[in-house]
Amino acid sequence: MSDAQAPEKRRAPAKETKNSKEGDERHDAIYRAVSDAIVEQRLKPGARLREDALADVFGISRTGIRKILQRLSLEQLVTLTPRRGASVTRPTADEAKDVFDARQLIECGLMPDVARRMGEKEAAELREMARQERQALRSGQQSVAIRLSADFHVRLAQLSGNATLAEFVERLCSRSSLILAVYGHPGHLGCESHDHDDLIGYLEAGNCERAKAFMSRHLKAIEASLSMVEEEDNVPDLQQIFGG
Amino acid sequence: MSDAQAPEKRRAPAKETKNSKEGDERHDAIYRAVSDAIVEQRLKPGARLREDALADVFGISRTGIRKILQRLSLEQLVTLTPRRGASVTRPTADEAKDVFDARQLIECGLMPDVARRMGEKEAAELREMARQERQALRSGQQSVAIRLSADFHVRLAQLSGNATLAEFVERLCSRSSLILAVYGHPGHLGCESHDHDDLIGYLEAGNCERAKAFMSRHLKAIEASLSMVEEEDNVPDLQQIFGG
DNA sequence: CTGATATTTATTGTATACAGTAATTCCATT
DNA sequence: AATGGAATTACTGTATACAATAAATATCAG
Repeated sequence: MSDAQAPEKRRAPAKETKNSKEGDERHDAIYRAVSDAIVEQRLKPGARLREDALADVFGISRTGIRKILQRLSLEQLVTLTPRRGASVTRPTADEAKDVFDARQLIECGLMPDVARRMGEKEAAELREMARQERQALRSGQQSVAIRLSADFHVRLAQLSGNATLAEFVERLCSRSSLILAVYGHPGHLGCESHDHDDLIGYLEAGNCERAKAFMSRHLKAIEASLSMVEEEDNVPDLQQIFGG
Repeated sequence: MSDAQAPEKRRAPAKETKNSKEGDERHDAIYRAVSDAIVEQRLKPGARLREDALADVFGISRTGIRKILQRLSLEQLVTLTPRRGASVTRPTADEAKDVFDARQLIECGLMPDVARRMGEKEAAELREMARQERQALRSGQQSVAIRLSADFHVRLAQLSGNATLAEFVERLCSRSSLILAVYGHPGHLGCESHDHDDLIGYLEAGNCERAKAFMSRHLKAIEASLSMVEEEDNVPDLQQIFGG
């Protein structure tokens, strides 16, 4: 099936790089397209990402694709194996633990700053995001819901005013989506439906200690909902199986 | 003056890529060479990094150089301006504040885990690092001392066992070196000579609350030692200078 | 001699060609 | 028939050539 089909060639648009887009925007759009596909689990962990195939799909050369893959690799969304190419990262159980521990530390630690800067406008924006998330969940669009949930956490972190920490949270949330994709139960989404609304309430009231504790429980709940069974199909370890 | 000199050409080694190194290692070595040069302030903030020049120096083509520059850019050690090329990042005052706030949150939050995993071997290793740092400081090698200090903080974070957070700390420490390069006083290094030794003592004793508080003061002291005068040479604002 | 415009130069952005390596397939031999 | 080996194939790694754009310099009018 399907890698290098596309008999109708439309290599033309590559010519008018200057005309159509500034080129940078195009790259960014492609980056986001791939990143979103990974986070929304349309590209599943372990899926190979061949450079030629991606280059064909997006109508740019492998050069640009490689740049994007390298970036995704540094963000640990794809794994770049030396001469084997790129594939969607399959997080290990250890990595999952690290990610959620990191989220505990950073996201909870950010709550005081967030509470301090939370105004009416910010609260309204967050509530709207929470509403969309609930709706996606209700209509069975789990992938979309996961993404919206991640967006919520990231937006929250951005409200702290610390761009550096917000970026860290962004990366942690992307990876969390991957972790959910691998270890989460199909039916059961990480975040409970009304958790985010409750959190907004505490933050708006300036009750940052309460918000902190709630965020902590919230993240613990997500982590606890995972079933951490390591895929051990690699290297069956015949010695142990047959009693060496 | 003087970027593209180097009349004596030794382009030979580029041929034997397969023979000499696995290629990946070579790239990593070059990455580290550039990164170190930035952190040690041999490449000063604002310095332009021309692709051709770097390619000549390291004997690889621009392709590899671009990959390395992109990585450094994602780590915010170099700034990649669309058609102007790469230059060593000059952190703003805001960024500096974000970085030190982030270090407060993460490094202090890591102290309990570090204390728990601190054994004799680990303490000895850290003491050795602290010793080297003190020695570099005494012999006037400020750049080296800055790097060793950053290494110390990173190693400490790694001892927490959380690779993700350790990586964050690594990035924060690199950026801190840049910040010190821009805003630090020439004679006065960030870390006091014996701070790190004291910290090891608290950690070895398992006194994690004390270690946390000490780390917090330590980081505050570094930040306080900076003179946060924004370089405002860009857009001199003649109106204000000459009284409009 | 000053200022604006044109030309040249320097440098990055992108694609493509070629080389090298791992995986697959096919064939021969036991 | 199963295994070992050789040839083919598929894919990534790297360099280089070419295009496009911004900076620098020169030229000319006033």
